[in-house]
Amino acid sequence: MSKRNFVLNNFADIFSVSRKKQANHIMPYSHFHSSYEAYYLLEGERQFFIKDRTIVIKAGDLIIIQPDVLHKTANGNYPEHEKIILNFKEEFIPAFRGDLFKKLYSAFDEDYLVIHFTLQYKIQVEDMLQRIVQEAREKKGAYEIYIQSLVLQLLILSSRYLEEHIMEPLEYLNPMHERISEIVRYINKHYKKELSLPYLADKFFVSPYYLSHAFKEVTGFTFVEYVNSVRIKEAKKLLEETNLKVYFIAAKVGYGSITHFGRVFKEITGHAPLYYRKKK
DNA sequence: CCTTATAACCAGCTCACAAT
DNA sequence: ATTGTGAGCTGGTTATAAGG
Repeated sequence: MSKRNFVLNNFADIFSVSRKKQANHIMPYSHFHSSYEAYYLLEGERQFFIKDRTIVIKAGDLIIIQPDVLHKTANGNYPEHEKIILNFKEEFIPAFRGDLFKKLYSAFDEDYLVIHFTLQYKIQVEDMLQRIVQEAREKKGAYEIYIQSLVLQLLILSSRYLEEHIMEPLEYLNPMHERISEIVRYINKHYKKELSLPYLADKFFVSPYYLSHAFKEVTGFTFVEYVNSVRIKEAKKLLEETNLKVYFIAAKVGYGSITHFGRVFKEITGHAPLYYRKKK
């Protein structure tokens, strides 16, 4: 019997942590993934696009994002920043099984959470995060389980904080952000239909030129990038959860051409469509 | 802040066709 | 049935400028 047989054998697949200090950050191509993400900003200020809007996060803020929620850091005015990012899958947190955790802490039903900690909590949170980073680096005995427990503690602390503090509703940066959010929500709802820049511009009474520019400004995505991301995300889900034919799925999420669907799919996910079918 | 416009550039789209 | 490739066209992005 191995003395470490109690340890998760696929640890690297279900958990990762990184601490980065960067002047100019370009996110890798995948803007959604099947893991939870906890993003904590140690220093600086960032603009973050999540799901359908942009939020501004400052040092000391923690964002928790559910799996498969589209997100991206937009170009902020303050390039200097330092952050810690945790990624973990559902099976990493044993308490998630049977939705126990979600039932206890309804806040985690949201697609994402933005938490601005008070100083008292901030110290604890940063301490936990530092220890997670350290454990992941040193890999001492049973570090996997130690990290597991730290992450769980972090989540519990966050949910307690949310129970004690009423989060003020997020403000839009300016009217433009609000209008683009509206358009993004429209896309999220109607991505199955044919969508084009001129059509949306007309529908929302703005010029296509302006929409193109403003969309990029707010979301960090170009219009086409965004529509493709939403469509491919849904396609991936359908591939994993149904037995529908690939060409049928392509049409279902809004592509007229299977060829083109395949190309976009590979560009966004890194794999051809069938890859996700076989995984199951 | 919002809109319109022009123009160069480049990415997306489609199609035909090939490979597996 | 699915994926890949290349050519040619469509159409989005971006910079820039000017005006409401």
